[in-house]
Amino acid sequence: MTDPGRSKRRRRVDGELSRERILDAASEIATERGYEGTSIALVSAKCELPASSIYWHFKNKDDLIAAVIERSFASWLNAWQVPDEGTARERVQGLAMQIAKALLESPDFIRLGLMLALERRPIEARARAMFIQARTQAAATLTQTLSELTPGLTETQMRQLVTYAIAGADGLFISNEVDDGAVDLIELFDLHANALYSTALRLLAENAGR
Amino acid sequence: MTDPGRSKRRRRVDGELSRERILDAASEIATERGYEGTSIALVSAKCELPASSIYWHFKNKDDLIAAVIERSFASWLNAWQVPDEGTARERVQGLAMQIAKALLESPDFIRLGLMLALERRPIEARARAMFIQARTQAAATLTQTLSELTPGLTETQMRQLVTYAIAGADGLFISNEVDDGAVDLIELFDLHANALYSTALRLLAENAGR
Amino acid sequence: MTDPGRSKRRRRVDGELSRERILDAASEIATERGYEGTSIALVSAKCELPASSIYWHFKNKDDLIAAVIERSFASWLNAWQVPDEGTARERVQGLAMQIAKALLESPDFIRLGLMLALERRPIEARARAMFIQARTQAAATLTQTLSELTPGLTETQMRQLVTYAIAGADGLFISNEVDDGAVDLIELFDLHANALYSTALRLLAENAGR
Amino acid sequence: MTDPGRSKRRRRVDGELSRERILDAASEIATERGYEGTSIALVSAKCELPASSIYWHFKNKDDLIAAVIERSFASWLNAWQVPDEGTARERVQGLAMQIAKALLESPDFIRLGLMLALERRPIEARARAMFIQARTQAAATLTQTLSELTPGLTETQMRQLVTYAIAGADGLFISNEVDDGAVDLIELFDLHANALYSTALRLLAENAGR
DNA sequence: TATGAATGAGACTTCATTCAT
DNA sequence: AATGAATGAAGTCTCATTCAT
Repeated sequence: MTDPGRSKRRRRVDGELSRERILDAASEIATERGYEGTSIALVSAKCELPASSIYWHFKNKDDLIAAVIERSFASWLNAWQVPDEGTARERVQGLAMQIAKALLESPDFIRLGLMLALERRPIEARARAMFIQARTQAAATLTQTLSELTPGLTETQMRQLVTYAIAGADGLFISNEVDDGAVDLIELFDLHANALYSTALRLLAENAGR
Repeated sequence: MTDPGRSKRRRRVDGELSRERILDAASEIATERGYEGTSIALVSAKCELPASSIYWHFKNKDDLIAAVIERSFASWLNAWQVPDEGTARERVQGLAMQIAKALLESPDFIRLGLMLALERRPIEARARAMFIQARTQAAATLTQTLSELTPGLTETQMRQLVTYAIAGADGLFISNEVDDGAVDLIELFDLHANALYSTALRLLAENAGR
Repeated sequence: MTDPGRSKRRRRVDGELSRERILDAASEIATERGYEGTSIALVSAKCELPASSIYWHFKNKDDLIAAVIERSFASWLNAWQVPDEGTARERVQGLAMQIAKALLESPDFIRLGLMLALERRPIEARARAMFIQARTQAAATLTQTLSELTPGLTETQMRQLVTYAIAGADGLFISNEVDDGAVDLIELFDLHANALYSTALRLLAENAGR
Repeated sequence: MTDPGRSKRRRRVDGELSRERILDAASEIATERGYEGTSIALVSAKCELPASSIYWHFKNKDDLIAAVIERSFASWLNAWQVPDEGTARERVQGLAMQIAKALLESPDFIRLGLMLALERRPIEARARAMFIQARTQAAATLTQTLSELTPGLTETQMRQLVTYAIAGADGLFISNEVDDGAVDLIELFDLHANALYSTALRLLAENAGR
């Protein structure tokens, strides 16, 4: 005889488990094929739940992809912490390293987000918004960190520096995709960290010179 | 009776005009919606030619998108020339400026190419290959220019520097897309040029130090 | 411990309240969209009860729609009484007026019923039967009233007259729907009452003439 | 060997023939099941053309149903002519008879139209508009005829009379549907014609009396 | 007295592509 | 140098209903 108590809990948990299975499947497929390439039928086949069940958990495809991005971003954000030892340059380098590694481990968020960013139609509203929000949050964290490490920059300079930092990360991630992993991301992120730090110093020098 | 010779030439001219109209339409749509979002029906509606006529001009969808990329890349490549005056740093800055402007004027090639690069399906073979080829060509030009301006770098360093240069350009282009044009691309490309030049100097110094 | 008696009664009250909420929602939607357009999901969304709860209260969709018709018909039937003063013509006119007003106040029954009548599928057995029954009852009441006011008609003539009376009412209701309320229903029902009375007189004259 | 001339014409005609086959199938099904019940799959099965072919000929379901109504209305309108012999009353009766017969022979237009009129959502815009337009045209024809046969009515009276004439026709058509053909439509339309004529006389008498 | 979760069937519509002319 | 017509496959999503709890 089955234990009714456990059976009950099992049931209630099943919903979240199904949701997770759907997200896993969608994440995997979206990584390979982008927003349009991620068909509900494909997701359904991969997670072994009928398409209609997917629609029980998510309002529509947009909603599903947004959830994928949300989850991947959360795990990505969790994966890095600002180092608190060493010289300023070393700490910038250390942070870059962590971001690089996190990107390699949770690439869905960026890959999907960049795809959505490059497309311009307003359909995938929620998914796109989710990516923008994630990006804004990352920029805020970065701004705070950099302003501690290189104090003295004007607000405009800071904004430029952060934009450039993120652009470099995006670009390097893409170069890794284009060359199919043949690029040494770790080393290039180090180059990027140094370039950023040098730039910060150059800007500070300019400020002092005026 | 109509003059067959004139009729023939007329026909050929019309044919090329149709081809061009199709490419214009496809380019516009692909820019907005990416590879998957660019349906033949949509292109047909925009260029006002029946779908079957598109198949008269292009073997299939892949072929059409490849042609779009090819055309956009050609016009992009035409838009910049290496400056031959000023200090090395100034010439790097000048080149960056031109690339930035060219990107703003012929963005299809990059946008479409990046979309294809981020997706991983093997279907769009020809379109993808076209983008890779364009990129390789740009890298070659850049390598040659940079090795003239900062001689003394090892081959590996050069490759890294070029990869980083392209990554920065990609990333800045994307940041402009994400923020919907609110970013001052010209200024950021200048920052990028300076960062690149500083990096080159740093690497040269390292070489000398060893 | 809670008082089981009170709890039970409370539960029954809640149950009936839920039932009523479902009927309200279904009624509103069915009025707008007809039988096929009234989906359980739509009703569920409007009454804010899960779809499965609707199935707790009603066997199936057919059963639900039948209940909607039943309720609306009951309230419609309650709204008119045969006038007992004035000349025969005046009393016919008075009755017509009441029917017209009742139709404007409880239109669901007629609207839904007519929709079902115009469709020919055998699926909505119960709902359709409910409408037919309502109509038969209305015809009986009308027959009795008219035979009091204009005695002397044969059974066949009476049946024709009643059919025509109902047809006119249906038709005028529809004309009001088609013209979106721009029609003066009250005045037209008066016209109808007079036409009916004149016809009755004509038929009586014919009977006398034979 | 096939005659190329004939073959060519065959091809071109095939398009219209297919269109006609689709309309026939849709008409038959819509008559039985109404707008929502007319699924593209059902139509496809009945006309033996794939669903996608239906979409080559019609933009969407709304467009298809509108075309069905349009065609049925045209054939209905063609089926009656104002009689030009006999007394005014006889000519009104003759006209009513023709309209009744036409309704029995081309019922799609009314049945479908009434269904759409009773539903209130704005989705089937084109189909609904088509029905309203048909109705307006019928009303215009009727107005002209009646004003010839019973001159002297005010504009308002005329409008009322025509509205009532159409309402009666609608209602009788419906009574025939509800009672599943058990009603003698011809006789009732005669009753209706007489009621209309009597009403016209009554209104003229009122005008004279004032 | 409910309800969260699920599901097979089917809805409308668009897809890339073909082929006879 | 085209194009009208067609088509099988696949797209997203909603349907009425069930069932364990």
